[in-house]
Amino acid sequence: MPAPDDAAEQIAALLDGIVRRQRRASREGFGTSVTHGQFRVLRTLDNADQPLRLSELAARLGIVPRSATSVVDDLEAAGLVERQPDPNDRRATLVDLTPAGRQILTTLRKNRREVMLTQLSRLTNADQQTLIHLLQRLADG
Amino acid sequence: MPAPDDAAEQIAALLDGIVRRQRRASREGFGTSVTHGQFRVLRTLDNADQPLRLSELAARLGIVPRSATSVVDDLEAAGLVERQPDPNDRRATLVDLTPAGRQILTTLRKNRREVMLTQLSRLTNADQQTLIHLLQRLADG
DNA sequence: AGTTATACTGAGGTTACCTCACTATGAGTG
DNA sequence: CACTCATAGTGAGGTAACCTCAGTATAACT
Repeated sequence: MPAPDDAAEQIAALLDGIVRRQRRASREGFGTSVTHGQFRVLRTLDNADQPLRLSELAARLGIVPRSATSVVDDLEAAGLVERQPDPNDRRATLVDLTPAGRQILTTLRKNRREVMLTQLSRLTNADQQTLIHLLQRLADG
Repeated sequence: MPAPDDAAEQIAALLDGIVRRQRRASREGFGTSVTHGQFRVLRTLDNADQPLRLSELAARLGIVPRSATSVVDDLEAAGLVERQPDPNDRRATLVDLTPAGRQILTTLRKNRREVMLTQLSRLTNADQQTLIHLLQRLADG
């Protein structure tokens, strides 16, 4: 018979709270007006080191292609990414970072890091590594 | 000079991904049609062991009172919580679980636990405790 | 040549929040 | 006691980050 608030629920609640606070902090904390969803796209494109198809981008983000379309629309309007036709498949669109996108990403990463710093400073480097390790095992689902 | 994807960013991304997947899983996984936000209210009320003012409820959830109003509206319409006037302050409203609310919360907790189980089973009990400990330190901000 | 699958997008919906402005009530002050 | 000021909740309206469903264009297979 499980307690009303057992390990699973505790972990879930903690994760939830931390993520909630982080989002709020990085929204208020500094405003390049790039949203969290947009940041995720920029980061994914940067990590890919090459233009990605919209559908591939969506897959990496864990969202449906239609949702990626909208985020890319906004980023393109802001001049942070570019759409190009895929030369190998005329149905497909390749999405790539613009120099402006790359630049803003650097700023965003710095801000994000600063936002986390207060929280993270409570943990030693070793603890941070442990946490990463544990979270990775959780995430590998 | 920090790496493009250092500890802070790694942790942020991991947390984000885990929470995202959990939400999706518990949305699709089983449908009592109670949303995540509603679940948070039910859980908070249950943990309080007494009726809470709407503003107090909002404070515990980390949202503004106006947002709590809406969630409570929906829960009340579903018969899972009840509003009662505060006898000590005619401005205030007390929110309490109904028996139906209490019952559904039990089900929800079970589902949620099951959703987490696959992920969580990758960690030993000791690891789970470590994780809780680390997350708590992160959360105490 | 015809069916079937894939890539993207228009239209429209949901959840979980937010702010701003308003009403009702309580609390403190001269 | 009348006045000001703070607090409790809510109506109206908005945003971000998703979703589904249907449609068009292109590719791939038979």
